[in-house]
Amino acid sequence: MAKSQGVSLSVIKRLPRYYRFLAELTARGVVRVSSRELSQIMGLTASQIRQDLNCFGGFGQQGYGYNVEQLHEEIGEILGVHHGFKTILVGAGNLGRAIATHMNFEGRGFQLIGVFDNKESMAGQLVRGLPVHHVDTLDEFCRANLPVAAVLCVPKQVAPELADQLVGLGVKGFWNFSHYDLSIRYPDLPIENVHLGDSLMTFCYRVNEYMGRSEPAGLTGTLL
Amino acid sequence: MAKSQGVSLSVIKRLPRYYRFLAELTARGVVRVSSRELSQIMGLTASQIRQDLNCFGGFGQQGYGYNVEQLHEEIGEILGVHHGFKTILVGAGNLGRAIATHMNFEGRGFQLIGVFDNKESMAGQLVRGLPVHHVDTLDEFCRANLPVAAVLCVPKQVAPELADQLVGLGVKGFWNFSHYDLSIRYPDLPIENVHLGDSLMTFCYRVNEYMGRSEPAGLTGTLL
DNA sequence: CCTTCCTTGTTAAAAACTTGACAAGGACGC
DNA sequence: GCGTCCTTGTCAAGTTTTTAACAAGGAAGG
Repeated sequence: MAKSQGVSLSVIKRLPRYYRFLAELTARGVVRVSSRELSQIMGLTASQIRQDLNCFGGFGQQGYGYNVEQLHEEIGEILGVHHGFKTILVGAGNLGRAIATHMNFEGRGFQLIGVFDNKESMAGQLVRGLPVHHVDTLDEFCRANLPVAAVLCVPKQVAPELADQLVGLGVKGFWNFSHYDLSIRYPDLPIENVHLGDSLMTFCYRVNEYMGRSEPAGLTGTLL
Repeated sequence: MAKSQGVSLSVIKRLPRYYRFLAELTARGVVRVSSRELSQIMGLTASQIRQDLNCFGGFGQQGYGYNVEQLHEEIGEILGVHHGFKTILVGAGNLGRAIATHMNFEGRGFQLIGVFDNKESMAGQLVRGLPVHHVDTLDEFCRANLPVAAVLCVPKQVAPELADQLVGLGVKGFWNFSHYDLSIRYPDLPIENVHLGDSLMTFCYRVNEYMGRSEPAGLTGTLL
């Protein structure tokens, strides 16, 4: 059943969303769900759901549908939420601290073991119970603790050589919030870019498009 | 020129990235660039670049390529970076504050005019020079200032009714960081979801795959 | 002015992704 | 046990997106 090799990225990117909705259904005590029901809840086609799930094996039963809790577990397994990959975060500015504090690493396959910054003033501050280390101690720390992944919340200029350093220290992948496009330097490593600025600009385009379509037609006089 | 009608979302999502690279080239004083050169820098095919740009009109010249600065301007225009859409941010927790502080709204088509939170203790604190208002004053504020878009950094449970309220107040689009899937409730509004948790899980899958440990859906333990 | 080189815009082919259709088979009520 | 209903897994068709190919036309240099 594990045909997990060669599953397209489009499918992979939908898995976390399935995982979320199934968690919610589980929490609501729903025991079974059909692809049709799920499609209505999630705003997809039933066909797509069946096809997606079938990439990893037949989790459903004809005439019944899918067992919600079991499917949730299966997808968690596929995503690897139990792995607890050791991870460090570099860059404890606003964004870095927010992510360290806010993000549930444990429930998503990671374990945050260290936070680093290049500002002396940061050193020793606690972020999510972890002391912020100076970036000069990175080598030492990594040799001792062997992190697998790194979260980059650093300025663009710093990113490339920092990434080089980390790759040299055995880091295998980056969750990259910096504005530097790491994937070009490391085409083969798993790199997940989060370009919030790009997202905002795409949003701008779409708002603009939407306003252009609706503004001439109907004025928003209903506000008051 | 502006055949901007019916340009696919895939293309739109690549535009901010072009914009970034062109800004960098401009800053470096590069005057002209060919699709082939750009393709090497960005890790795309030259064909795709030409096809993408051509959705909006012919900005290039045969035998020459594209004028970097002009192309940068054009793409900025297409994205609408000058619009300065009035925007509010709701939810001044860690993430909300980080975004308010960190994000260059002005350079990306928006203007942050208000920050809101439901905690009394937050009220009055300054975020990016803006005082945090209590969410009870949202109606009043929106009627007076007519924001076009809203950034949602609130918990899942709060999102749906907050969105309803804001749509009622004339908000036309959401930059949504909450874990609630707004797009199902408002299929027609421009909504840009940023699901950091989903991104992290996708990253987990890929790290896992890269490490070669991917033997997931093998066991089918019945969990009931 | 002419020749050679280069690059675009565009068209066609290929690949990837999504949707529709349906046979096979279990669930459920009687 | 039997028949009907329902739902999956899968195949095929349809659609979108990406890549390749090339004619037309400007640039550069003599």
